[in-house]
This record gives sequence, structure tokens and C-alpha cells, in this order.
Amino acid sequence: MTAAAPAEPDTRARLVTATAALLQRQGYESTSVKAILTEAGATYGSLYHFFPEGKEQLAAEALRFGAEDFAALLRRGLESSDDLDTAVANCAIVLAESLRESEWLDGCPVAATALEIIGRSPLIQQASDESLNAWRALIAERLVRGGVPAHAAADLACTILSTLEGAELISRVAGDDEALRIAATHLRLLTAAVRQSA
Amino acid sequence: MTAAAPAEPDTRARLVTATAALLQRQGYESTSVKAILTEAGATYGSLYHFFPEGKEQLAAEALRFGAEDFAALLRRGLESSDDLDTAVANCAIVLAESLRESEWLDGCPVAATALEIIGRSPLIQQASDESLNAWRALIAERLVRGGVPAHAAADLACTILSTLEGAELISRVAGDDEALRIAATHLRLLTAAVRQSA
DNA sequence: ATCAATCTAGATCGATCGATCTAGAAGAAG
DNA sequence: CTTCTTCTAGATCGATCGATCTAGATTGAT
Repeated sequence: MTAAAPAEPDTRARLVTATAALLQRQGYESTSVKAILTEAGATYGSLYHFFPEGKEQLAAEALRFGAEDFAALLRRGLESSDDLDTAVANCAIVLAESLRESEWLDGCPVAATALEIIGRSPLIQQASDESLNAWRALIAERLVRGGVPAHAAADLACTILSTLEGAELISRVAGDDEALRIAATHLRLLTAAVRQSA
Repeated sequence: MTAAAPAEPDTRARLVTATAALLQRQGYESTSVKAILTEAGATYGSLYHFFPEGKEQLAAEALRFGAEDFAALLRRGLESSDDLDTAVANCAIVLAESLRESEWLDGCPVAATALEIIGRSPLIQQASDESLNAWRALIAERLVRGGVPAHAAADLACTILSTLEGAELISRVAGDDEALRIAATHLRLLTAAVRQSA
């Protein structure tokens, strides 16, 4: 019964991408193993062959995988203009466009999952932490390239990410892009202010 | 039909506060009805007497209740100084102190729950939206009082809340107050910049 | 004192949870 | 071919999920 999918990719890879998609949309506890298997077109046997530690191990790997998608989104914003302030502001715009495409159902790949397992799954929490730090580094690198001193860049990158994450939460709950549009203008302003004060 | 009855029984209130505490810490799906009943010292009978629609109805009410705690926290920050920029920055500091007290386990009363039910429970999503808007209004009011024009204040309040929410996420995942401390300095800078440009 | 409304108690329901297990298909190596 | 390893299939497990139900306790009005 394997002939259904034409040129089917790795079962393992399908499990990871399916899990990443479900975690992004509805978090950890709402995502049942059965739903993952259905979405991935796999079975229990395969899952526990590749991930002996079960759902938790699979989720941790899926978060790291999903983090790459979000990084690509950030990169698109950060490289969208030679002007640093514009590039930073565009991160919020690009994010808003991406969220709208799923009608605000698919969000940051780690936020929903991270918030519900804090203090209860070190494995997943660490994967979340690594993802956030990677995004932060990505932003910081662009800030440095745009002329922000290294230490100020690390801090500013942190706040940019904070603002993006928070504005995403507010936008998704409200079902409109207001918070992200506002964040765009304020991030532009903040970036300019930091550069002047540095 | 009993609106705001004057002599409210203990049990109902205990259910709401217990639910608020659990939702804040671990979100919606991870919080079982049984855990709520244990924490509240109540039984199924009581729960479904007061909340015929069950867990979802109880959660929506608990979110509105928990929102008041967070509002009090914000108020403490906003009134902590006559200087507007300092007051805004102190919101992040006060939040960091509060989170640390629970060792980063108890966060924003709506974030975890909201993120996992977006698009799946209009009842809870609306309660979340109302809470976020109430906090935003609280901040905006202080901004106006501090000299920010009304329209600019509404927008700035939105970004302040976004940044606080996002920095809280990052701080809780990392288990330290770095993101919130950084947010404090940048929110001060941003508030000053907005006032100058207005 | 009586009675109806209000509130509490908890056994029990079917559904679903994540996990485990045995069985066998598919490929590679000899 | 045989044999060993890798991967898939899905039945089944005990636990727990949210919800429902009947029955009993408490209360307030008359």
C-alpha cells in the first residue's frame, strides 16, 4: 500500500514537517500523535522507530525544523532594503503578510508550544530557546552590517524579536494586522533612535 | 437568570481563580477539568451547575478574571514614576520581578491559552482579545496623561504591550530576565522618540 | 413546617490520549 | 537462495479526557 504517493519523501522527514505544521498552528497538547500520523501518512510503527522517545522527541526536532522557516521569513524582511530602518520595519510587514495567508492560524513555529511546556519539558524548552537565539543572531548580524555597534546590536535584536513576537500574538488574537503594522513604524523609529544614541 | 448576584457562593469564585492560575501556567489543553476541581476543592456537580457549557465557558471567564491581575501589574509600573519614560520602562521591570517570583512558570494570563485556541474557540479568543485591548487602553491612558497625543498614544500603547508580551515569552523560555531588562531600556527610548516626533 | 430552588457529591459514560507490542514487508549482503 | 537489518502496519493497552447523570444536602421563602 505504498504506491499512493508519487516519489514519496522520507517517512522520517514527513513526520517532522507534519509535526512542525501542527505545532505551529495549535501547540503541543492539542496536537495528538494520531493527527500527526494522519497528516504525515505514517503509522505508529514508523514514528517510534525513528523517535524512540515518542512525541516529545519528535516535537523538539520539529521545532528546530520549523525555526528555519521563520528564519527565512526574517531574512526576507532583513534583506528587503539597503536602508537598515526600512529593512527592520519590513520584518513586521513580511510577517503580517505571511500570517494573513493562513488567516492568522499559523504563527511563530515555537511560541504556542513553548508557552505551554515551560518548566515541564526541558527537551522542548531548550529547542525553543535555541530557535529564539538563532533568530536574534540573524537580526543582530543585519544590524551590525547596517552600522549598529556590536553590543547595541545584540540588545536591539532582542527587542525587535520581542516586539515581533508580541505583535504577532496581538494580531492573531484580533484577527487583523493592526498590531504588526504599528510595530513596523515603531521598530523603524526605535532602530533609528538606537543608532543615533550609539 | 442571575446577573451579578450580591451573595456569590465561594465555590464559583474558587473555580474561577483556580482555573485562571492553571491557564496562566500551562495553557488550556494541558489543564484538565479534574485538575481544576482539585485545585479549587470543588466537584463536577458544582462546575457544571455554575458553568453549564463546561470547561470552555469557565476558561473564558477565568481569562477575564486573570486579566485584572495583569492590569494591576501594569498599573503598578505605569504609576511608579511621574516621568513617563521611566514609568513605561518600569512596566518591563515590574513584570520581570513578578515572573521571577514564580521562577518563570506563571506568565501573562492569556498568552498561552490564546495561542493554542486561535481559530478554534471564539468564546476564549474573544475573552483574550478583550483583555489585550483593556491593557492597551490602560497604557494609552497613561501615555496621554504624560503628554502623548491621543492617536499616537493608542499606537504606542499597542507596541509597548507587544514588546512586553514578546519579551516575556523570550525571558520565560530562557529562564532569565535579560529580554525584559533590554525591553525596559528600549521602551524608554521609544517612548521618548515618539514624543519628540509627535 | 413545608416545599421548591439552589448547590454539592461523585459514579460512570464513551472517546481519545500516548505508548507498546507483535508481525511482516522491503532491501542489502553473502 | 538465505539471513540480517531496516522500516512499516495497526491492534491493543491502561490511563485519562470532558461530559452527563442521579441523588442528596442546604437554603430561603412562606
